[in-house]
Amino acid sequence: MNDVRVRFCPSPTGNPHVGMVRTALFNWAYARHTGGTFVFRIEDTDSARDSEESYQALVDTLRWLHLDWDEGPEVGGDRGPYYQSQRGELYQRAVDELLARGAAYRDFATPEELQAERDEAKVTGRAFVYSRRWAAETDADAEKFAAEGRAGVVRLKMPREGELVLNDLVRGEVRIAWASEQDHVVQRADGSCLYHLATVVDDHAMQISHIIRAEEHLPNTPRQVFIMQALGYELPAFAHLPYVAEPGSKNKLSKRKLDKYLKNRDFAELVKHGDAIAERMGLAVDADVFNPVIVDFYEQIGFLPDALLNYLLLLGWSLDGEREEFTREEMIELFSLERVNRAPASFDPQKLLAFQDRAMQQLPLKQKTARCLPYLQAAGLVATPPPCDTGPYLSAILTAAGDRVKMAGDVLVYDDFYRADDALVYDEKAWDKRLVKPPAACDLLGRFAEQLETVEPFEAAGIETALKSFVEAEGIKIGDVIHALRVAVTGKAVGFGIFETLEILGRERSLSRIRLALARVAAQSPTS
RNA sequence: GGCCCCGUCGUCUAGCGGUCUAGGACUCCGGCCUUUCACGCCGGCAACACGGGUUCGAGUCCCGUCGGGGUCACCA
Repeated sequence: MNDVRVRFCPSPTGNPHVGMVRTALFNWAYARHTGGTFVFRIEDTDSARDSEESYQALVDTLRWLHLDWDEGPEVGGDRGPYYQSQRGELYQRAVDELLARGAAYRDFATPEELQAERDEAKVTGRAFVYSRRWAAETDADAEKFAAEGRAGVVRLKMPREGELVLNDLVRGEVRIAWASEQDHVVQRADGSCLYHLATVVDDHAMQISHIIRAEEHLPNTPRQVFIMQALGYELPAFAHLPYVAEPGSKNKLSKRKLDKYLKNRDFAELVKHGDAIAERMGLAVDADVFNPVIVDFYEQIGFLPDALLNYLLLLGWSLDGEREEFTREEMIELFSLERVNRAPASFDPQKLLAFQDRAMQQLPLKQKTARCLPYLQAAGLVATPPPCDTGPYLSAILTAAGDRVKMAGDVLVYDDFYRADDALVYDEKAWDKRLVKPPAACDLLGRFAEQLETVEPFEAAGIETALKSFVEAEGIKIGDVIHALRVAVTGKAVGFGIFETLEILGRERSLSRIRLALARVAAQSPTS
């Protein structure tokens, strides 16, 4: 390991968002690429908003994606604790130091008084600059204010002239006037400290060398640099990533705008697909989590983590504009901050799906089987633990289904292979179209079933040969019996190859299903 | 509104002054394959925001305009 140390430091206030994960990915890739250290830190400085569930969701998401961290919660490290809620003493010392050096002051303004100043600035059309009217210059002032029943906070005493020149690793030189910054609060009246202070103190204590974060943080970089300088810290390098935008627009992607995104056709289709899988599993859909903006959504419907990562990697980074597929190892080998784009990138559900599709096609059968099995179990189609012939049977289905199974949850559309013959669910439209309406359908089906009795071995190739000679002898088209056969045997209008379907089902079940279907049609139509 | 960032096909992007009649990918539209569906294959549509400079030459450099966005908390 060298001295490159980067960090991913979310606050546990909700379910991890794809943009957040993209930031984690870039940090992780940079750390692994440089042989540096990837630190995971929990910024839980706001007890009113932080939650244990959110923390757990963060850990679960990172684990699912295999974005492993070298230091942080659950793994420890030399510079812990990695929860800001446990680092209060460090922050207190920093606040004292800031105060002692005149870089911060105690302030006793009430929220109402502050708001009044803001309103006034707004009315007069000027930028708001706090008057520092309730700033306590001395201890005596502080006592006086306190005696009035005012609560004191600590504010940064920001410079009001000059500018900060920042050399951002992705955006180049950025200049921001110090005066455009406010006297931000760094410590609340109850002694707890705020993010800006905490993050700076921790980055220093944890010897972070590169701050790689989303560009939303660019505007508040000056106040952080101010703190670093006031405390005599060496400045880390900054790299502000473009944010991830909504599908088809440049607005920042938000998990709270699901209703709006649903108007986007591609987005709506993804959700619909997910809902269908959830329904087959009997999963109660929680709109907060079952949302394509939330990473957990992909885990639930059976995405491959590497496919999501590969897609996210290309949202703001490119190698050469030609190559788009990268394994985890290749991401590490090829990632660089120099190739990070400056403009925000819109999240495109279709393209994500294309990556998932491709990754699934390349997944070895054994792994594909292992990923799909839990879905069948969740849907109650396969027992837990699974019977011993489950693996080969599922693998046969998956082989026949080929690339039709685009995500693990898709395996549930082949539920008919797991149902008892007399418990098949028929697609009524297909039933009428292929079995009831064509006058000869049942007759043909019945007579082909007789042929099926003697096909030996009962395998796809032989069944196909039998059908072809049957069709030739009858002088009909192959479609005249295939469609009826499919509906009779699977209950569905669509599916993978019918010959493979019959082979997997086996002779007994195939014949049984055909007989059941024939009987059902007969029972349906009054004998003429 | 202040401050800041950004601006190549619908979307993700390549392009670091000439090889750009602008390349790749996803989507979309045709066609082929075919027992349905999916895959696959072939082909097609489609972009340098605008205006000034600089230069022999600008998508590429500079300025301006316009447009889009981020951020302005005792959230992170």
